[in-house]
Amino acid sequence: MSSEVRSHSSQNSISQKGKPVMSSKASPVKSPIGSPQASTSSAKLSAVKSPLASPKASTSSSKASPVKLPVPNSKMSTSAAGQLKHLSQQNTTSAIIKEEKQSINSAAEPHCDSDDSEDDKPLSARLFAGLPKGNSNHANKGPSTSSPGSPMLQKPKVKSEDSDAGLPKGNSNHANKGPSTSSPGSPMLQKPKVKSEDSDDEIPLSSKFQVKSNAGPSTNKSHEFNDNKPMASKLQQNGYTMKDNQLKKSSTVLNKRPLGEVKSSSHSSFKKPKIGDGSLPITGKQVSVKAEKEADDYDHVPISERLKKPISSGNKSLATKQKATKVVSSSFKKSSKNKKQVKKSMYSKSSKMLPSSGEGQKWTTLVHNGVIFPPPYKPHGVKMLYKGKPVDLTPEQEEVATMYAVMLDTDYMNKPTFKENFMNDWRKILGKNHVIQKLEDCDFTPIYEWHQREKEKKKQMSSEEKKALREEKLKQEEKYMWVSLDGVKEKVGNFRVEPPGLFRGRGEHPKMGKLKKRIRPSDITINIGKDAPIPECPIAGESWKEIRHDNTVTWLAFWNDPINPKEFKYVFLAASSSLKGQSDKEKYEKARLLKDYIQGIRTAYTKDFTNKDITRRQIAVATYLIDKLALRAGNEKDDDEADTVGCCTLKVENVEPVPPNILKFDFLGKDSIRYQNEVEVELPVFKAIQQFRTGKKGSDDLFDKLDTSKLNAHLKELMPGLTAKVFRTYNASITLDDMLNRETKGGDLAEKVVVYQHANKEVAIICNHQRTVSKSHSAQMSRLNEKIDELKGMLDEFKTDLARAKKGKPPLKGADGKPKKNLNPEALERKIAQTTAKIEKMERDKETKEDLKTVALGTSKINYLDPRITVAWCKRHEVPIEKIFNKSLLAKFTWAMDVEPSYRF
DNA sequence: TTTTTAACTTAGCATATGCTGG
DNA sequence: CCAGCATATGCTAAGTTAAAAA
Repeated sequence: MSSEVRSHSSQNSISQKGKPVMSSKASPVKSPIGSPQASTSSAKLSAVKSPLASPKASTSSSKASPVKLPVPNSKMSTSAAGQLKHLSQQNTTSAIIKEEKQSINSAAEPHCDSDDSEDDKPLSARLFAGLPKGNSNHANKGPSTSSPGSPMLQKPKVKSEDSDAGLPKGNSNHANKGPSTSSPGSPMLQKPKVKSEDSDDEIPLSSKFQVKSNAGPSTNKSHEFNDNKPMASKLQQNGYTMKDNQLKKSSTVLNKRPLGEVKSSSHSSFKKPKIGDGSLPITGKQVSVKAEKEADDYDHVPISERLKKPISSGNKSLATKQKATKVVSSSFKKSSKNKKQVKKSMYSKSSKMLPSSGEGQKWTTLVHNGVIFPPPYKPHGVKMLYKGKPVDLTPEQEEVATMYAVMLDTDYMNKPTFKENFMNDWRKILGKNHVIQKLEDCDFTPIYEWHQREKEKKKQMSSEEKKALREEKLKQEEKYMWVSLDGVKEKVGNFRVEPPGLFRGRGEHPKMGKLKKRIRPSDITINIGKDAPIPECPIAGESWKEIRHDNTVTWLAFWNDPINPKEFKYVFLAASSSLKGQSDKEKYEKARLLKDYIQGIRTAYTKDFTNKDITRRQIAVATYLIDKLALRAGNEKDDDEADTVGCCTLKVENVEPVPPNILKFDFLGKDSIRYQNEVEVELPVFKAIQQFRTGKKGSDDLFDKLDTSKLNAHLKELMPGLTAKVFRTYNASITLDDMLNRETKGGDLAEKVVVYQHANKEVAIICNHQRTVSKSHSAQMSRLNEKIDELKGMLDEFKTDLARAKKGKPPLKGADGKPKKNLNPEALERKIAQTTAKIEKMERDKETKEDLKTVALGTSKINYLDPRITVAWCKRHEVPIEKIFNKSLLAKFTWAMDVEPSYRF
């Protein structure tokens, strides 16, 4: 464990308030009120569907809908084969998945469907107690950020506070307690119901909140109102609300995507089962298909209903359902693949896979060519200076000096730890009695400048040369880029061994600056199929450390991390491989399963906020924070790692209770990214936190009776396979699904894309996905302002001229003193309209840019948002999928491309 | 139980690419 | 055609979680 706590304080001074701004800025936002999707969508949907039906793969899907998923047929050079594979694989995959789920379900038994309604009610009631509050939080904040509290801030900004201030709400605590139903003591929840419940929850919540939200007075954020509506929807459950929205930014970005080839193409395939079936123990495949659908439908329906409730009612649902039913598609593809635990199957066309296969087996045959090493060091002979004089260094010494020299213009030069670690390791290579003794007397600039010149040279090389170089490199690497897994060609992720360098740890990492030594074949263990030829060692005279034939793991090779020898660096398949795709899909299915249990889980932990057993109370509060704020589990860390925390490792000083019921969070999380947020919580939670803090130092663990394994063990009792991270996936995906369906109104393509980006941003904020502000940001902003001012000046001129023109007078001279063309009033009117529109667009772009300057949208898209939500939404709203997913994402998510338009998370 | 090991997912940053408007 | 950016990708650090070992 870490010992001290230094943490946060240091860093950024952030002002809290600042950030809110972003969101709020908003402007034009439109509240999502009205009916959600509405007409247009539905209409479209229908259209869409029909096409879908087509089976075959990719194309099918794509074409089908008007949407146009771009699926090209593929091309991908090499990949053709690959594509096929995918398809096949997918099928199998799906089947497998199904199986798994089923089993899972059985355990828990969540039922879905029908019951819902009733259940819901009860639940909701229960929830009230618990959930509601959560919502409330938002409310508070509401204004500003909204959501989840405004996690937004962090680093740089400030902000949040505002919102807080606003908060008055206390919210509902009411209930806290009691959920009627649930069983008293234990947390176990009973079964989960299905969707409907959600709705219920929501509703109630919303209502509650609404009140609050209003409260939020203050300034900021403006959009609160939105909350109301939304509330209804699920978000609330989470507690998040969202507010801002805003701007649509112009299409700009989006448009670009060319798309290109996607490899995906096909897929098709399967469908998976869903939870719903749960009950069925079955595993059969075909069956599963149906089951799946049904399940899906349910989900959808309910959801839609939910939505409706708040607002309108429901036709949509109908629409969706219908569609759902129809499409069946899928299936086909053949091939085989394997998979997972169960087995592998081999081919089989129909997919069938059997349950067989063995435990944990990940593949049957695996053929690959090993890894590629970085080229040996080439001495440049440029001499650095020591006490002003040139020094002769051996190639080995020069190599390390160069690693440092190259970093002269980075912030690491301001880190004493970096310098010390570097010097200690370099000294070992220099030898004890080397002339170079102190780093302060070293002058690396000659090497630095040499490096800069090299970079410049490369830049100048023109395209042809560059292309030639690139092709040569490709040629060298090609054999390492692919593997044959169960007979299918798959792409390898990182086949290049990491080159030597200086360790760049994030945050205040104790090991930053240490030399990461060169990895040699004798450091590497290769994993390959028993019957496959052992890859030839690419470095003459050397050999691999070890050869293994372990088909229960997916790595192709690994070596010990030179910085931390207890850890490993693995070579895995690329994200586009079916192996990764399958586990990705399973991840989302697990999160969807949580949907059926969430209500009960929330009820249970709410109840435990006041449990007499302190461990139970801590588990309850920790689970609440993970659910509501999307915190990470928080494993213990060693002293030789950066001092960061997650939920279970929060320190007393990281959470400050501000009466009556607000918690101020401030800590460094993964990657030393600061998490700063103020949240209104239910009174019992507030009191529990106060109590956990009493008698402890700031650096003591807030949850002293807890660790991640205890927490996960507990979660596992609530739902099969449930762990802390599932909540992040669940909350991210459910938020996207809800927002997309609530806020997509008609509008043109650009507007729809803006809706998506807005939802994406909300998720990024919830998950606290940040990015550093680009160096040129402020310059870019001022340039934008200048342009806007310039346009405004023009606008004024046009107005003046218009007034004069109407009186028959000629226009005034331009700023440059030259006379302008004498335009007629109509022309001037047009100019004015044009310029006004341009200004408005620029203002919107400016706001969006400022708003997103610290928000990273990509991380959630890659890791947390069920791609099927996006694909289905695109199909429903005729948005080309390439507007949302780039080439890599399309490849990574091939398994999701054939979802039915009616799919709901 | 607790600690350690192993395997895999999730993250931000640096760079390479590639649009776009002028 | 080019500058100025926004995006896409590569890279590898930093988490999570399950399971084995102590």
